[in-house]
Amino acid sequence: MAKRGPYEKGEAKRSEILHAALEIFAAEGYRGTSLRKVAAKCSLSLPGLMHYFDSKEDLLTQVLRMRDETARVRQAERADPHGYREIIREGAKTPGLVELFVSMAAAASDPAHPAHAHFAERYPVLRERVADFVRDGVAEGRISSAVPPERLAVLLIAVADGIQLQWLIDRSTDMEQPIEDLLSVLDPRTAPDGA
Amino acid sequence: MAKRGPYEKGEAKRSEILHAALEIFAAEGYRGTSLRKVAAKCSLSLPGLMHYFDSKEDLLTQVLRMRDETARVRQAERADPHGYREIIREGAKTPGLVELFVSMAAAASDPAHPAHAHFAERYPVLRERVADFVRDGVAEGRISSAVPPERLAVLLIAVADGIQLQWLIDRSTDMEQPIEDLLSVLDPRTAPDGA
DNA sequence: GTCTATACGACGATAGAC
DNA sequence: GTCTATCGTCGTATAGAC
Repeated sequence: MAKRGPYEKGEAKRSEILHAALEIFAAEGYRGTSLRKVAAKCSLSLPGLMHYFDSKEDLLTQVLRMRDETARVRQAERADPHGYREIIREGAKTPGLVELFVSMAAAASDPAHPAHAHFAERYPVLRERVADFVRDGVAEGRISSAVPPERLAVLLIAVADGIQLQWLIDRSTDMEQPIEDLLSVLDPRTAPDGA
Repeated sequence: MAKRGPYEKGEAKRSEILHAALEIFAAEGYRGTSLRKVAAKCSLSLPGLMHYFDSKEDLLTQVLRMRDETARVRQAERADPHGYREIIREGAKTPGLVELFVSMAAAASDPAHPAHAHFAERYPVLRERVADFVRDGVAEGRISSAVPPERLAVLLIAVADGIQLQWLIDRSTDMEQPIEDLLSVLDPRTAPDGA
């Protein structure tokens, strides 16, 4: 809707708030970041900020949603339709944001949490994208068909999420090596040493 | 340390607090559980509880440590020296505790967090245990040696941690299937369909 | 619709009496 | 070792100016 009108300014401010929140959480982590800090960064009072969001959890959920969206767009621009490796790299790099993602996923285990819906729809979509990647790999002979693509997708996503936990504790952890190891093990062309 | 004396009661109370905290977090989740609730369950005031712990994060860290310890003992009793599958199952079942584990791992990304040291020493130990399991598997021909055991260990732990995130959102997720799939793919005896 | 001011209840934490 | 009392900060709720 390219509708001009009274909503224009509000949407701009809402976007400014989301970007400011993202920046602060990236810099200072999930813990110890208050809404008052975010409000101050936007030259706003706390209630002024809350005018745009239902709650702190709602704001955080939208920050996560925005991150996912920009990552998705960037990926589409590269004409990398189901580059599984890119899906992995997208989340990484910034400890504060990985911490945000993991913390939100934990909190979203409560079905009443605003982020629950986000994750509940994100995982099936992600699974389907990765399953497509797997199907392509199978067709090209890069990936074994011993396990159904849907189940391999669950496995690949688990590796991507899980390695982030290890990386959060030890930043020297190589987040791409396990992925490459798994893909290499899945590759039928890699002659397995038959016992 | 069979020393009798003034510490006896204190240690008992400390243990009671840890068990009470574990129970409450298991039942009500990580969010929305306050120290005052834990204190009440122990017939104690908040400061009375804080006498035993430096901070909330310190208490939570010790809860996690206790869980790890009991799981380790239970495993040793079974003479299941490096049962990798048991390591996986140990964490599961209770959403509140999985949520606690994931939340703590995220918070522990800060080196100043009391749980950081716990995870920082836990992961290498876990990695070594799983690597032993892998080495046994390689010796028995159950696991391919295409990837070094140390790297397979990282991969296996990532799967175990990562699948928990998916399970937190969708409880119908099978947490053992991806593990079995991975082990099956790693098995050289499973004839790969050569393209 | 956008925003400020003010206030509320609950939290984790601490000081000091007993 | 345990208490009462209190502190500062958090997220949230409401009233009302523009």
